[in-house]
Amino acid sequence: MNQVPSDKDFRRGVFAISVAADMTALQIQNIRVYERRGLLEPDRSAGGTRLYSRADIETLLRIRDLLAEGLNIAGIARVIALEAEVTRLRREIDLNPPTRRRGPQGASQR
DNA sequence: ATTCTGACA
DNA sequence: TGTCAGGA
Repeated sequence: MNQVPSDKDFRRGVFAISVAADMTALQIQNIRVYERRGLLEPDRSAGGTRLYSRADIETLLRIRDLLAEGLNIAGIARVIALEAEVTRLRREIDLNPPTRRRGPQGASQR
């Protein structure tokens, strides 16, 4: 009936850590490490086992690729934060298109 | 068999 | 940053 995934669906934790490791080619232990470093906050079941959402998987893939590019954990945290910010700003612009203004000729725009 | 936390190199 | 020990 409804095959369009809602945003909530996207963020609902469903995958066990072993599945997440499979999907991302990351070690289970390291996935836990990235959480400890603040890059991730997966859901938990009643018993306390981690449940990873589709969004979490995306984040893990981002982490994997950025690590391969030589970034450290702190750098990756910055990238993730900035990407989230870009997404937020783009949505804001999309919802509320700003009026373009032109400053005085040759003047600094800051 | 799987996942958890905490310690440590 | 990543690995290992030990327990539920």
